[in-house]
Amino acid sequence: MGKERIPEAAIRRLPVYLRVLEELSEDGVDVVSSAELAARAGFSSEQIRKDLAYFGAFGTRGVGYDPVVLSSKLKRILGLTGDVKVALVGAGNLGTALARHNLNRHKEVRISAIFDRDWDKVGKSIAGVEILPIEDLEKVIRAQGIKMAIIAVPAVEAQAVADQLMAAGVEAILNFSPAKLQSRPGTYIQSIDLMTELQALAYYTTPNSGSARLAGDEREVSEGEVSTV
Amino acid sequence: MGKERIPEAAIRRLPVYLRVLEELSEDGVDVVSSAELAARAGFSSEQIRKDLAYFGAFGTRGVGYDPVVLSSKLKRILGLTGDVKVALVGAGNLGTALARHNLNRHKEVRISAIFDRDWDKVGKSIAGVEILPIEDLEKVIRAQGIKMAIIAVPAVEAQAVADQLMAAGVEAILNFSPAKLQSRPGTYIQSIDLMTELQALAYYTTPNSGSARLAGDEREVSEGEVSTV
DNA sequence: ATTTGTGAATTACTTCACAGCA
DNA sequence: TGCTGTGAAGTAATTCACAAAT
Repeated sequence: MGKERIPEAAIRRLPVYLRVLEELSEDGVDVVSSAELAARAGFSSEQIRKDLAYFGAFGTRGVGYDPVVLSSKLKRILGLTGDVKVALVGAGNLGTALARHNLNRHKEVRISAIFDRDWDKVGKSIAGVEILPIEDLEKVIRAQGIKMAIIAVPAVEAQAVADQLMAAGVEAILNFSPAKLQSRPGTYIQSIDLMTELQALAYYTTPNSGSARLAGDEREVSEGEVSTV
Repeated sequence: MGKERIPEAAIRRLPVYLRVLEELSEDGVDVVSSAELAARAGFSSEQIRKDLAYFGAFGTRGVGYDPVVLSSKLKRILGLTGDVKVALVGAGNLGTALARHNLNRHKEVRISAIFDRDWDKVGKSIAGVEILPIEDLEKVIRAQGIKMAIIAVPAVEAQAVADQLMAAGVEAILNFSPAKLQSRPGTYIQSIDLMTELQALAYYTTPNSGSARLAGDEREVSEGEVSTV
């Protein structure tokens, strides 16, 4: 049982397990093995068992896991209980897409407040949520008790927005700007830089013609494995 | 010098270094230390030196790196030379946002073809690029010599799209669907599941009231570090 | 008979610490 | 002197392999 430090990588896999388990629950499946879960989630079965073991023993030996029970445990572990509200700052292309995307899918987490500094956007709605002026950020976040936020503003504004969010009591931030953000103690910041991810992809392609790269020629490419969704 | 295996983590940092170096180049900076680079990129200086060392020795001892020279080397290593074209499949909220996002920023990589299976969208343009029917995918990708693609379609369609892309000669795919994709040898697939990332964030927030989580209470939160952009 | 849960072994990645060079 | 480049050391994460449980 888990008295060791929990790898961040394990935490980030839990929501994937959760999604698969909820699909299985809906399909009325009443038992699933770590091997089956592994096949559906795209990780190894040992990895799944190890990740779960950090938090306790949720399965039955010789049998497997109950999707309903395990998904409920995972939600509890992740803190996805009740109505988890998220603030979105920046209603540009990406922010708008994220808000609409969120509407369709997941019920676990809900974008419940959207802010933008552009007064032309204020008052309009995305996915049924009204865009508010950034000046109202702290007031609204405190009133709603929001603890999570998404930053989808240009790089130059990102740190200022992060500071406002942290001042308003936000404890976890998903940052889509390419800026390196300074966090304060008690706040977790995860950054995803989409254009940087895209550029890194190029490394795994073969040069179109001539001109080999430097040492990078032992670059390896998946041998029919499964990608980590 | 680099005869060891190159960590995937290092590859994914290179584009970040590249962005910082290009900013410095534009500002006319003619020398930068790994420490300065580290501060701007959000990693440690040793990490940067180690990452670069996998590919060669690009600096001058006692001095530092020339931003123009080093950014040129990094582009070469990553394969970001000439006109790197990317196909985008799926012109929904996220796909559209990515296409517009790409237009504004990076010149290194360019979305040069967009596909959607919805005939209402076909013929329209995003960021100056016409949306083509998915039936034309292989023909267009081969004609343009495209090696990289972005999948932004619903989960159920994702594997079929990936198969078509691989059949058309695409070697690296950035997958935004929550589906676990099977890749074939010679193709690299990187997946980003935005909703899953968002759910993982919840783990790092404190429970709003009552009901502690399971073993997850030794969850740690950054102590004023810097996030990895 | 089958599948979990887990220490041990392995592999991957990062940080240290300092020799080497301008 | 100052900063790079790099083996060695350390830490983190994954995989192995098998005992425990039903």
